[in-house]
Amino acid sequence: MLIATWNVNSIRTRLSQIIDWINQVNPDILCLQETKVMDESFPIEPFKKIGYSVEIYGQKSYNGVAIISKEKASNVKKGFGGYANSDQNIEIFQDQKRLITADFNGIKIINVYVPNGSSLGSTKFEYKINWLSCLASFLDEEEKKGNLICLMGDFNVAPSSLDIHDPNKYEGGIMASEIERNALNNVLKGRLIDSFRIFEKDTGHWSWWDYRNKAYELNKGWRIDHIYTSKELSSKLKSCVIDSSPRANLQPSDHVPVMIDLNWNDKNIDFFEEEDNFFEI
DNA sequence: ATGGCAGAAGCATTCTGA
Repeated sequence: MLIATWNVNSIRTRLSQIIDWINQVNPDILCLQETKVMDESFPIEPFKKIGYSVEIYGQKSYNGVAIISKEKASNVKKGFGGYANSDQNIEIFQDQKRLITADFNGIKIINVYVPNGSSLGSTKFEYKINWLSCLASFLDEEEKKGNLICLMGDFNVAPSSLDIHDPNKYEGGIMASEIERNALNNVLKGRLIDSFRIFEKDTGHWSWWDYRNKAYELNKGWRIDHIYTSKELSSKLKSCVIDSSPRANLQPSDHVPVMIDLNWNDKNIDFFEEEDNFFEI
């Protein structure tokens, strides 16, 4: 089972590239971020034509997330809803469309576009930290329900200095500060594992290159797009790869897809459902 | 400190991203 995430930086500008990539890779589930379009203008038909179902949560110009999948999603939810931290003002998180979740074959897919945060100490930075705090509360609720979780998207955080092309220059700054990493770790709480790091321990693997300063040509990238799986799912991982090839396209997104291959199918589900308890297997 | 590039809105230029 192939599950991927890709910040496409405008679904409309990137449409043909995304369709090409799907045809080439054949993922079961593709989570998109920064679709940058209102729901009524989202190009659903091209995905239907190649046999995919589409769930969208968008807004004008900014943000926007979507789930493209072979199997139709069930239990689709958009935004934090009632799950957010009670001590947070949920209203300020309703306007920005950054989270969509759905269930597939017993797995809860959580697709997020974490705020960038601009710079340390800014209002946007505070928003980013609060947003991550809400996400932590959201996951606490999901964990209580016993869901198998696959949390993925653009996190706008490099988990360690290995995930930055020039840590000396960028460590401690935006996307690489202790505050952001603590906020991210509070979401993960050790219960969710960075799929990529199960297979690759070294530096030099990037999911985003700035459009400016020839960052891609000079391979000056960051690893800020992640797929986190709950421990039960981690044991079923066959691979996690960053497909950097679309960054070489004409008019590319500044991000590339990250994808896991999971040893998971309907057979697992039947088996689990018969047992009626996932965790005693 | 600023700008470098890209997309959306909308038609000149501003806002946002990371």
